[in-house]
Amino acid sequence: MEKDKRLEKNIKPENPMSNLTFSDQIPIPATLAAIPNIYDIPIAAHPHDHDMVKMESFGFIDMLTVPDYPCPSIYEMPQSPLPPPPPPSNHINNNNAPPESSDVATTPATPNSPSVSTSSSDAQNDDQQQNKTPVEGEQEDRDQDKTKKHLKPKKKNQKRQKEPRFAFMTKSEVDHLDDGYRWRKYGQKAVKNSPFPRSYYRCTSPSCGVKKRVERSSGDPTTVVTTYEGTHMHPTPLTSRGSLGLVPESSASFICGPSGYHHQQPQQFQQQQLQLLPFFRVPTAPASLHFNTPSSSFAHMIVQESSYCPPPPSSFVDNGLLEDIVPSEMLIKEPKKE
DNA sequence: CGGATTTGACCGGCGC
DNA sequence: GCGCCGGTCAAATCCG
Repeated sequence: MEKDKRLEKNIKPENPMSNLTFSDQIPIPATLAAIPNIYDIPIAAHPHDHDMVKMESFGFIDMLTVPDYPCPSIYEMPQSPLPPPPPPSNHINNNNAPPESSDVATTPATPNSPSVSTSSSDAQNDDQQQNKTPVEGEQEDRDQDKTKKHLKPKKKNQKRQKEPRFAFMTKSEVDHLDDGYRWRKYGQKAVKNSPFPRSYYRCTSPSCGVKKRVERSSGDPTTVVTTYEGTHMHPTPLTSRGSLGLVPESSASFICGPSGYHHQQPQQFQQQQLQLLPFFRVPTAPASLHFNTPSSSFAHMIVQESSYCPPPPSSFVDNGLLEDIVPSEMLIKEPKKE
């Protein structure tokens, strides 16, 4: 019965788009630079996700790429209690938002936010609680109710506090994008109104409760929606050397997300047939930037509005400038047209 | 053999 | 109260 349906969820949606190419899906105007908001990914792409449905009101970084590249976009979840956006030096001035994004910029914040928790501190508390559970909590739980299959110590009368969430959309044939952290899949569910299942991952780092959900957009099968929940409080396991330099021969990626800046090894991209291009917080918006990459000529990046980015891992000096993470030679700044 | 994934079951929130 | 649905658990299974 229902189980039959459940079985369907395990059909992996990897092939549906095998014969699709990026350029097939979204024609890229010749003059990217002149168009500040090309990839206005419809909110309706995520009808099943309450959080994402309200995406219209938050800032996002939308990166455009040449047809060879995927198009990653990052969205700040509207409810995300975003830790007070580090007002640092580089806080973006919304006044600079282009007219095209006015709807985005002016939409009032959702009033739901009060129910939200709050900030990274809460997130951390949550994390800590979760951190405790794997070892101690679970033990106790099992002791308490071994008869039942499982019973989480869910706090009653206490809504589960939502952690800061970030979602970004990526054009990719691969569902699970490697972001430098190690994830363990702990569930997969069919999503209503979507032929594609949603996968649930948890960071495998011992004291990290960060989770992420990965699903394909039902509207656009070529788009993978990755939603991060929580904040990594540890360095990426894959950055043993702590090197932040970009690999010249191919593109390493930096992702500005809930977990800060990440970078990953080029090989991983090749495996994934995906090349995420660097995107970051940029001190002023909007800005148009070109990146020189060896395998392709450039990618186009547009920052429409500020997007919260937690402080990068330790060894990182961030002045909020692109140059902080990208060798200056990789950047070709384009003169603003406005 | 250990870690990762799969998958059916369970739980809680929410709308009706 | 009931059913739907998202999220999670954990045993079974897979895989390197």
